[in-house]
Amino acid sequence: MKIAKVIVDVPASSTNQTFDYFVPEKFMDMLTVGMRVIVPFGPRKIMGFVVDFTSESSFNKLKDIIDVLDLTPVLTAELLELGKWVANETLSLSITALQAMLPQVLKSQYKKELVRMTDEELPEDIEHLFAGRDYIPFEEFESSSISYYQLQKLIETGDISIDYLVKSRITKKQVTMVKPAKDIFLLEEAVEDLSKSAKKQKQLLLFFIEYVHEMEQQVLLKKVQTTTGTVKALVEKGLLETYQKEVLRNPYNDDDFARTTPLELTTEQREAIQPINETIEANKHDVFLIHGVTGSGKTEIYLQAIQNVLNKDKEAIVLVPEISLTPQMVKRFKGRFGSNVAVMHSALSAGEKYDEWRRILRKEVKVVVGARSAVFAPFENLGIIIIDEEHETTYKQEDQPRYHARDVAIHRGESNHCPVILGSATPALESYARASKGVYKLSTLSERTNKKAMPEVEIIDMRNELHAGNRTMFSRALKDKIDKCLEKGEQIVLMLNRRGYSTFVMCRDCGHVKECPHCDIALTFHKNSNQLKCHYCSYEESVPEVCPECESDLIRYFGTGTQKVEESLTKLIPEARVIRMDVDTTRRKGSHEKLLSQFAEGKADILLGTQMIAKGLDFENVTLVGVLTADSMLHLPDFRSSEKTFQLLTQVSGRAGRHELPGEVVVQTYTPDHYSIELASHYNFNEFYKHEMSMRKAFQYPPYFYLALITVSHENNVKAIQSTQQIAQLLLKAVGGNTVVLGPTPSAIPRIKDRYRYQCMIKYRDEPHLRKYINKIKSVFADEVRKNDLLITVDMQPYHMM
DNA sequence: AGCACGCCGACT
DNA sequence: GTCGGCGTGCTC
Repeated sequence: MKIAKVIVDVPASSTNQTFDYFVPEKFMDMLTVGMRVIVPFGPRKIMGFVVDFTSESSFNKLKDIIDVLDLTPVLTAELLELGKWVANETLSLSITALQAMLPQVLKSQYKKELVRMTDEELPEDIEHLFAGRDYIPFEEFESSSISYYQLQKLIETGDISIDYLVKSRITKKQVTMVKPAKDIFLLEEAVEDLSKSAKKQKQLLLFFIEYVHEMEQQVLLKKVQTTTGTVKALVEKGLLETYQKEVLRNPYNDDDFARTTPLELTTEQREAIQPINETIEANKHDVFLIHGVTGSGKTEIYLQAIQNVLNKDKEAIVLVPEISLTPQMVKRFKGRFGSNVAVMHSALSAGEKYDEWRRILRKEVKVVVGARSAVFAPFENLGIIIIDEEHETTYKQEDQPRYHARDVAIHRGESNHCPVILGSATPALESYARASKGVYKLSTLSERTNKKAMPEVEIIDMRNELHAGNRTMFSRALKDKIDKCLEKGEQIVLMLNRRGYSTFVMCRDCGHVKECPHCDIALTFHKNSNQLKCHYCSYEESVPEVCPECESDLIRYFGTGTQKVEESLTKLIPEARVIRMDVDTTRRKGSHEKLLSQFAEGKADILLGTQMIAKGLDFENVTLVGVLTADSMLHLPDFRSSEKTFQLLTQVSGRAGRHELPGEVVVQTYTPDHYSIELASHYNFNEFYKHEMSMRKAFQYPPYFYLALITVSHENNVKAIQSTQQIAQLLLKAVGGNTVVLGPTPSAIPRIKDRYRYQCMIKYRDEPHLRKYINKIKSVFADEVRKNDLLITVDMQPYHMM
């Protein structure tokens, strides 16, 4: 008897195991590991993944698999193993890990329906509810005034039953095709029989006789310059027929990309690519860190390494931080590899993502360029994984499973015996430390391919500006340089390095800030609806007329910052044309690209924005980059804030003078002596690395120590503290003497949705059983989690201390 | 998770 | 007798 082991779609710790099911005769030959199935689970029907087969089970009341959802497995054997690894590594549920590797549309939706089982008259209110239908959505019953008790009775008598449905979200794009319904010679006869006025019909028939067997209707209509009416007429005469055919959506028109050929490599580039090529050739796994200054030609190395992988008939994954920001990146890969490239990023619709994913599954492409989750691309013959801008924190997923794409990539590299390339101008400390120890192979590209020096960086001490009576956000030096730039007709990028992306409302008299009544966080002002909203719960209220504290009517909106800067900028330099880029102006889909292309076309002189403008942009005419507030990130309670500041300043400086024109950078700050600002201005990564490493060592932070963060939340403040306290104590008992257990500490946002949040931080160097300990503790609290609404989340190697 | 089942208290 | 509201155990 064939039995399937199934991971069921029930995200709970008590169901985090396989369940056994009989495989019915009809599926016996076709069902394989990695397919999705529908199985009975209690009274319900749910989706599950087949992960294994067996011939016997310790459970003696097995049920049959109801249905199989896939004809080819959606998860390869390697991905199933990877899922196990991710679940274990991130302490998340197996089902969550498996779902994370697939496009969203493959997630099942569940529906409940009431089915009428009898033709006989039902009680009046029930008849009213069904209103002549045979089945109704369960929600309709719930919103009616009919009692559960009454329903229960009707189910007992068998007059009504409940049906549990598993629904798919998949939508497939279809096009109408047209083809002849008869043999060609019959069509030729028909042409003769057409009335003389039917010119277009004749033309259409001749088109099929002379050129094609079938054609997409829309294309056909354009070619023959006619309308659907003509086609319809011929279909009615029985000469043509139409049918539906599924097509994959293609978010990019591959013809739009001019093909490129490999560039001549510099000596440095050749030295960097050689060991990579050797590893590819030897089918070996190794991790390479390419530390290359902006403009040093890292991408060309990626492209040529991929070409070598393709020559061996293998596949490549390229991860980029947020691809919607870098259409240039897509262009470079599509330009080199054409339609052999799938693109996966957040700006695609769910359907587009699904189709790109299927291109990979069907082996129609060999290269995927994508954001974080593309690391799970279902290739079966992987030859290389590349992570560009490897220091970017977006590679860490912030909800479960909380994996880091870099770790997943390296794990896949190991199991596929292929190299993993990490590239960055400002490598993460963790990566550089490993490279220094020889765990990763380090290559350094210190020269830009165009031999141009990095732009000169001038640091402006804003305290002096204030003393000199300049109260604006623009130093005199920056203002001067902007003016000069404008005179020469060159462009400027201004960055406001600020985390506070949201607008809040403050009373000018008493300083009162309107906060969410359920969360300890300021409400966000939404201009279009004139409402205050909470980003953590769904709370919403209208903007008060007067301050609720002091009744003053001097209520003010504090903009994104960029808004304010834009205002003062236009006051200061009225003739400058400014494009503002922040959360407000880029909210709509595609607005990002639109603003950037406007800037590229020279429709504005100044591009003003937040961090989002620091990365990957490449404009010929930009010669001045200004950082308005370099230190605003430094004071955040985050041990990585210096590293992030250094990275950001280095990145944004690279935006100036990338081409013929020389560039300049102005960095305004209140802390000009801070090492991350000082060293970024000299592009001195090595010195920064040394300094930051000594800080990390002193304060016991990564890369010297690993971190694990446990967040506990509960409605009751005391309960939350006590539970965190208990967890900390249990941990302390289990771990070794060199491990530090901190907490309970209130979380950065101490209350969300009326739940109090406390944290316990673990710093460790060598704790091989830590995951086991944490799992043990979680199982101790499992009862409380379920019965008492206690919530425990664990983040291994956290990036945000939320 | 989400369901059934059982116990309790309220209401009429 | 009729109802909803929890707490609890279970799902191959």
